[in-house]
Amino acid sequence: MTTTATPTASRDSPFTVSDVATASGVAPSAVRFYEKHGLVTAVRTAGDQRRFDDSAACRIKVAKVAQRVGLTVREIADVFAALPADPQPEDWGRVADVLVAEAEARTAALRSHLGEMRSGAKLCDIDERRESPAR
Amino acid sequence: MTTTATPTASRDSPFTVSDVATASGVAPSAVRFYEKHGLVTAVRTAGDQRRFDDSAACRIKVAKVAQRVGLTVREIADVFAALPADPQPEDWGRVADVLVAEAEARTAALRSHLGEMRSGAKLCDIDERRESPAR
DNA sequence: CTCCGCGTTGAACGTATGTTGAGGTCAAGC
DNA sequence: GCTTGACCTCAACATACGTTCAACGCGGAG
Repeated sequence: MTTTATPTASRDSPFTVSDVATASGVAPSAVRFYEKHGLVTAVRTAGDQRRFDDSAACRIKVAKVAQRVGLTVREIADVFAALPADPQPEDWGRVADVLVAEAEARTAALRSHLGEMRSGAKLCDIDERRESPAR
Repeated sequence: MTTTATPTASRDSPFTVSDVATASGVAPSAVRFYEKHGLVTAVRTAGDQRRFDDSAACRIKVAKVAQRVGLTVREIADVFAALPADPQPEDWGRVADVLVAEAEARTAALRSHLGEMRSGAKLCDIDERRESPAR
């Protein structure tokens, strides 16, 4: 079993920065940025180049959609932290549940706040009207 | 009816920056920032001070919740542009519909994207695997 | 009249999210 | 061996969203 050192950076993670960038529809600079912030992880080749596995493009695509509902890169990375290496559909399912739940919670807050306004116009006014009685 | 020059900055808009800030729960600097970006409008007193009407705090409260679902200040201001002066509950209702619709559209996009992933694991992989056969 | 407090402006700073460019390395082809 | 292109790092810049600070004005209490 000591046959070779199992070159991790070649068998498991064949994708370069630009591979991932193309596949996920973002710029290479963004891929590096996301790696720096823990949204995706990479191993390094002997020449110090990043190599990503195929879940990287997936993470980034999801992140872009999640950002649209108000999640920060940090928050998304935290959710992704629950993902194992080589995530299966059910792993993605759990992540999906968390992200959608968060999005719906925020939408519910919006709806609730707006609902108050619809029912009572005064709910949004500034209470304290210390308008002088002089005219 | 030409009794006085109807001093707009006193009768319609009695609230100062700090009034609005307190009522809406943001810092005075934020209120000025929002005015600069068209989220709220103000008239000026003779001494060049801002005076807001009572819808200002309302707009800001709504904006803060709308930001949580990923809307930018610009986008929110655009939606608010449909509001008349002294908005009635039904005016707020229309704004609410637009904002909630946008939030739900974004959540739907998230859900849809994640749903694809749950059903087929390969949907998110990088198609082109040009792994050289040489080991 | 002076001082206090609130208002004004503009610039600088700070975080989040990236992009761009300079300067250097590495592997492949002629 | 030299060029070419993709990669590396690090720093500067850019935009959105604010906060903080310095310098100044104005209006009422003593």
